[in-house]
Amino acid sequence: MALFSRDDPMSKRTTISDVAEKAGVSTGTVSAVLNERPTVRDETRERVLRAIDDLGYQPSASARRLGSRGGDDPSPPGVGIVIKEIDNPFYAEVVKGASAELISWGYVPFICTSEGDFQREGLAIESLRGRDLSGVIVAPVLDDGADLSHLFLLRRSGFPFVLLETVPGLPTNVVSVDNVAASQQAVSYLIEQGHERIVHFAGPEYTRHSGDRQLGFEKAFSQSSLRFSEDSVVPCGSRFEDGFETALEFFRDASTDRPSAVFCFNDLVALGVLRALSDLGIRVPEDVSVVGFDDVPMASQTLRPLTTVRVPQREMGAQAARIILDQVDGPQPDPVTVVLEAPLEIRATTAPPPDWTP
Amino acid sequence: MALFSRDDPMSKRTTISDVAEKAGVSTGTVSAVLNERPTVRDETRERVLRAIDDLGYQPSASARRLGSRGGDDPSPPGVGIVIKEIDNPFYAEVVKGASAELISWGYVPFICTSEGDFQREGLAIESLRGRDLSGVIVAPVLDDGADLSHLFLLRRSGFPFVLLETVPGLPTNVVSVDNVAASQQAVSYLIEQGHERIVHFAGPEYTRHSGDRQLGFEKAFSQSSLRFSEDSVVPCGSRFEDGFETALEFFRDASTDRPSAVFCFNDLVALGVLRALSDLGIRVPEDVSVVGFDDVPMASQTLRPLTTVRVPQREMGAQAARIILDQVDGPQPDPVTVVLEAPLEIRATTAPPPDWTP
DNA sequence: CGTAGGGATTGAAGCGCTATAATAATCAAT
DNA sequence: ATTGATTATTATAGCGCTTCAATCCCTACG
Repeated sequence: MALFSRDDPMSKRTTISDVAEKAGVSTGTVSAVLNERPTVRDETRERVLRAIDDLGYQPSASARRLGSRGGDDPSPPGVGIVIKEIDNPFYAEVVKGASAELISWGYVPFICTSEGDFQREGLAIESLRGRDLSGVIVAPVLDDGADLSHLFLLRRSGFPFVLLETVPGLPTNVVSVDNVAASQQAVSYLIEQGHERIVHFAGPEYTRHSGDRQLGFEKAFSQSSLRFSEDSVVPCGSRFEDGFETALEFFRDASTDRPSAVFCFNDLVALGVLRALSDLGIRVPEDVSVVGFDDVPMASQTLRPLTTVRVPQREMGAQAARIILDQVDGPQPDPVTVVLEAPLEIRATTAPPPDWTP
Repeated sequence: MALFSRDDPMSKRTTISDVAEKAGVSTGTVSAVLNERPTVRDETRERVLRAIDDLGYQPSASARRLGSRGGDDPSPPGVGIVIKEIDNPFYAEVVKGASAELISWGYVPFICTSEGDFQREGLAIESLRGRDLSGVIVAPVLDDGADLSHLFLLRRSGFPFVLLETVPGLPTNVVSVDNVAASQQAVSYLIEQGHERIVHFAGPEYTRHSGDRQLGFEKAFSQSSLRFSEDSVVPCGSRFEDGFETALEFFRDASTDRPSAVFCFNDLVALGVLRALSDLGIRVPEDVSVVGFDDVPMASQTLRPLTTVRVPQREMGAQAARIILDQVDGPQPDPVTVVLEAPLEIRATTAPPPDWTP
């Protein structure tokens, strides 16, 4: 436990009985004061309050929850949300969607971040579970070599939870979009526009997320007259800086056989690419088209609104929340899988290739 | 409590004794299995695990915490962080700073959002306190007419907490920057550059935050030969869209007596202004200079890096965390106030006014 | 003056777990 | 077999609170 309140370093925690003794009342009365029950005489309440103050008494949250059997909880029920990065607008939107739903049902969302570290993810889940929550929504870290055992453990434990990305071999509740279909649609659009040399700034291949997007990329090619070539896949991190740096390097070198379109596996990368192209004096969409993925708010706020795949982030959060909420009073034995639509949002960063004639 | 697990709707919660009975062992053994104590024979462990599984048993987090007196906690200690908006990059940075510090000491950060609603802020704090945390860091909602009683209550209760903005009349731990001095410095810089007509896209006047920035704005004028006029203050919301819309309207009307510089009370607004000016065909910084406040990461990633006041967001979070941590084993009777430096970061959105000659 | 009625207070029985002394079972070595 | 040394399990006493029947203390009324 964290709080040892008082002066004497060896002292036990100040308890309700200490307060009761000091105030000259019983523990029941102190409890009544604590819970603002109206049956306490003003004079008594005063005395108790003063004792609490003098002793610097802090009621134990755990004891309160444990003691209050069935009745009103000392604090509202909650649901945990574990996201990867606090500064990722994608997760911010998901959290917003989930929060709105949870709040409307009287639940409080508690957010933890894993910062892309599966150990921290495990720790976060454990900490959340240790705090009497009704369930937890997790955007799992699926890095190379990530140890996923805590998720399997969670599944085994029967604790209600929902994943925002499919974990191979783990049958559980998942809310996601059809990444393959969505990216295929986006790339097909580029092909229809007349683009022939298209590169994919791809994310880490080991996550289902970006793996699926790569799959869609290839599928779009196989459905066209174009042939997919391995060197059209450019590995890239997932952040703005990654997109920026990768693009800077890529387009500086590829000045001859420059592609006419870039499909980015997420918006942050696309925004980074946009910035790099601008620095290099390459015009968008006249010289190069850029497509993103996610449709984070910023994508439409930028000077040149980004053509991107609109992932219904809020809706994902809301659905995930609903799945948790459903489990609260009636455990769902079977895993629920929700796959949402992710349509292409055509905006200002795509156009036919420069050499194109209808 | 949230979890009544089983089939019979009237049933009590499944407890450790149910498991013990079913497995034909004592509760102590079940507890040993739960806590992965090595003293359990494999065969016994198996049996207990099966019983847990069959019953869908969920250990009560509160009971575990309460029972484990002094010894190892069933889950790590935590600190709450209440921010206003999850999608605000400023808070994201603060959270990062606080998290890094907390994690390094073995604490887990729990984030709640108030979405600018003081009632939700109160609820969040209450919920956090009800979950055995060591303290809480709060970015308080200081809206017009906001009821701050929960903060005063918190102060009275002696629960460790830190504020990220000064609350009038509440002597407690605060970590912030000198907003007056910082904004004065920024505006003085504009004046030195030769700007004479400068407007302030100001935030809500009732928050200390933006009130102080307004104060600094006025001070910069009074220290120069220029005279401050009321109509140089343009009320504005605090989000990107607010800056965008306000600027769009303002600069469309003010085409004649157009100001040569805009001082925005935060970066998000400044970014919105940048976007609006671009849409209106007004060049930055040739026609109009723009200055922001905060230095959120995006400010330096934009196509034209923003001149802004660098608020040490991470450092603020880290300091706040440290104040909480300090209270854990030795309560600090006196409120601690930390005021950090916020220097002006000159980048690409400021220049002398168009008609300026040295 | 006795007593019914009602509000204020008490005190002990939980809540579901962990910790630990005490006991039982196991096994190697006499 | 008997002993002692381990190792596994049990039983029980808390942890700090809430709850609620029982009690107490008034005042009001017959």
